[in-house]
Amino acid sequence: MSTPERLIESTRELLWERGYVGTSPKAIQQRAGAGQGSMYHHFSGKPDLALAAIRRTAEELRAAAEERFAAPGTAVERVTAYLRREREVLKGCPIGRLTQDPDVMADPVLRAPVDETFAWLRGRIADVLAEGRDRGELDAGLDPADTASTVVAVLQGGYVLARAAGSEEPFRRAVDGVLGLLAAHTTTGRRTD
Amino acid sequence: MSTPERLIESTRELLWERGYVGTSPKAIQQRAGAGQGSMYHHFSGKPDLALAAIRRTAEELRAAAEERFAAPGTAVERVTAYLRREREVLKGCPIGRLTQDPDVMADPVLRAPVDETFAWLRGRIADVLAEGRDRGELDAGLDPADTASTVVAVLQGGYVLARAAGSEEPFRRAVDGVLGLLAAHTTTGRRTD
DNA sequence: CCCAGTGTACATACCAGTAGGTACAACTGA
DNA sequence: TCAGTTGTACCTACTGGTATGTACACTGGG
Repeated sequence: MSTPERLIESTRELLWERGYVGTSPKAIQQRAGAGQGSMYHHFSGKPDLALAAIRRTAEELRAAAEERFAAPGTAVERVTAYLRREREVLKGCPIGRLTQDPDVMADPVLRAPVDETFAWLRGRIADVLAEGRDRGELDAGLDPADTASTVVAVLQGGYVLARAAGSEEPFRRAVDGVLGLLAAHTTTGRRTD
Repeated sequence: MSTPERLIESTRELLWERGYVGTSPKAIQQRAGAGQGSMYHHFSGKPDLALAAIRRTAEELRAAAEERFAAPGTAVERVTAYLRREREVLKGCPIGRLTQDPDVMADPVLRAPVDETFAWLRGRIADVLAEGRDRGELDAGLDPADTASTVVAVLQGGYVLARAAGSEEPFRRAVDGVLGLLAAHTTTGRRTD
């Protein structure tokens, strides 16, 4: 792997583990096995490097999500597959955690990919739900946009609960809970299973 | 206000705004209008001060929540009142944000109040929902513990979405979404309003 | 040669805390 | 009663380390 590549990957890991304010250029260099001069040669500074790292992480997240949404199946099946896909729950969401970083949120350039990722995600899930509703799989009274926001929020909040508890259990429960609620809105009616 | 009091309040504000790693003793002192010696006289260091601040914040959060849960009304009404209560949405949850702070999560003493707060919250909401189910207000097939986790997750995730978007809208939508889903589980059946 | 890529030295500020000292009030014992 | 002691609250100065870069010298491949 090239030096810029190693620097970006190290930054991605550190942003995930420690956030932006908790990540120093020195720590990035050490993890990447690169010298200081090398880092400042390839990137103008910490924000520049962080931007590259954030963009790449956002891109990966989007691709992984789209994989589930584009799969065959009913709307609820696809949303379920997305919610239940394998995740490093205790590490949290690498994009969501950035919303707690004051320096990221204060910089419009760094913040943009975070904003765009969640906007896309909410919109994409809303589309899936609207499609399910139009196909007659889902209750017509259900608001796709609101429900999509709920689904994404359950995910992000599930990470918070799991980290607080030091266990994946609350995450699983939150996901099961919202899927249970959603089941009652399918046109097959309430489930008792 | 006494000096220790001012120090605790400043720490609470800074933990909320910038997190633990983003908050320096110096910043705390300046905001509190206290000198360095003064701070180290009253508190053994940054973790000690943070503990006092976190405990107080957790206590307040719990009291504010209990106020809604103990109010009269159906289970759904009380959960709705809790979810819709006035909040500083864009600032996020002062307790939830701590789960993204590596130094807080790494210290069992600092982490304990965070863990306990969410454990209590999930349990308390589960109790309210179980009560509603026993009273016949809610569908018997609904799992109170799972649904309670979902409710708390929607809240925490709603903050994340709102901060990412720079707008309260996604938070409101997520709350409306989960309440809409919950409505279908009331014994009056599905709503079409 | 030349220049992208890398290494080392230096610069300035901040972090988190320790050391040591001042002001003052309360308490002691002769 | 009153000099002396103790304890509380607070302050400034100092310390070793880190944060975030600049400046510049060097090296090897085209």
